[in-house]
Amino acid sequence: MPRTTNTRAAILDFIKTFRRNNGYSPSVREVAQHCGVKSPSVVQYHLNHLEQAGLITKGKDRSRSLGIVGEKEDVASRVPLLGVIAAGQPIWVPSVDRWSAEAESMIEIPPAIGRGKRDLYALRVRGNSMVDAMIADGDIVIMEQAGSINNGDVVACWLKNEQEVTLKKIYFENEQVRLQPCNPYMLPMYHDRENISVQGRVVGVLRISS
Amino acid sequence: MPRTTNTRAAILDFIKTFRRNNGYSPSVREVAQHCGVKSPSVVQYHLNHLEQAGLITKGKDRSRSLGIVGEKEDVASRVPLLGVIAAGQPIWVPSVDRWSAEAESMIEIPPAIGRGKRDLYALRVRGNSMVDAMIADGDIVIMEQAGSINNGDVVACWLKNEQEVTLKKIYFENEQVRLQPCNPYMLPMYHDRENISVQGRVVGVLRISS
DNA sequence: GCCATATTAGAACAAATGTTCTATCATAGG
DNA sequence: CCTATGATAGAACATTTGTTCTAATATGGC
Repeated sequence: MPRTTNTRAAILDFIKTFRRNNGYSPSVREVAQHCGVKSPSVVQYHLNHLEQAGLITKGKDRSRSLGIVGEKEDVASRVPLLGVIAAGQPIWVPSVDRWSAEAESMIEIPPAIGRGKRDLYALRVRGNSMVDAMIADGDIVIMEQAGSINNGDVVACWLKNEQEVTLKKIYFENEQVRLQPCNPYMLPMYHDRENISVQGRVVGVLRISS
Repeated sequence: MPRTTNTRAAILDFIKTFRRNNGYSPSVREVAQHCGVKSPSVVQYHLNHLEQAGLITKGKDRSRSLGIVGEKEDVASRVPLLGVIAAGQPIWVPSVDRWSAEAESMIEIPPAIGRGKRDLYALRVRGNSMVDAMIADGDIVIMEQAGSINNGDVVACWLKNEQEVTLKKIYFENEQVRLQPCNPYMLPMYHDRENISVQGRVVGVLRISS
């Protein structure tokens, strides 16, 4: 029967993937296990050939020292973590240029969140005032600077009368605005247009449990 | 006599340099040798502190698995999106090797979520059965394969009698287990130990709003 | 069929390696 | 002075890991 897949290519591919996922290289036995090979000697056999072919590098007697020749790093999306969002106070966004912010305040986000977006920033949520938006204490919300707002967008808006900021789905209806919690078991609220000030659009939420 | 240089900083610096020069990380003993330290335990001592300070990552029992946080490689942490988690059915994790998963099913996560973790995978949440865990329909939960579970961990557990899977904080109390919703306004539930089967530990949640 | 070559298995070994434990020393604070 | 804390050493242990050797199994050309 024909060889289902070329083992040697599979090994090379696995090393690349593993390195990208973990930041370091797999061991010989890990390669064997994940490439459907039963013996480390087989991997060694292929590694020697791959090295001779100039496709990988290998440190003698050194564990996890496999290297991919010509490996390049890809950049991830990074946004500045600008401040805190909490009930009872408007979102505070410093006037300094957010794109020259310190590296310490940058956080990396899944590219899927920022894809096609511009002028993103992140805010850390403090308190449980946004549980009805399914946002927990400590969550990080990724915001897009308020441009055009469409019905159904999740936005952060400042309620002037209530003196609080809230995150809800927004729907413009006649003279009023319907703010619909993301939690489907909760009821919407209605406000006059003059009472709300949209601060930004929520494009994503991150929660780091532990 | 005054300490010539801060050993801990020297260790961090050496790891960075070594990785840049070699493409992989040094071993504990190599660090010791190049940083003027006589014992691997001293390096271990400082590595633990560096990890706790969030400056490096470290795979447990894995040689040369040191990583520098914020370094380009470990910027793009990727985990396989393995399936769907929904009420009324156990988490389905395909038997195929998750590290040889197709590229299409890989998603990138903020490195902060995966820092120091191993064997992560992602599941997409279907339905509103986990609103009490502050997890919405369409969210992506990042799971760690169930190893040791500690009190307070957010876990996915399968309730045998109820025939449903739920995401809650878990506390082992006497003969019972307390499952505490992440939503602080909801009440805990108590179950017999035999009724629950921990499927994994939640290490993060992603929500991509639009 | 026969043979050269490529590939795979399995075992076994030696070295490398992460980790833990105990002990020692220095320093700062009360 | 005494104590708590941080830092270092050394030893010992259990795994992990790279490597080598031999044998078995395909595969393709003749």
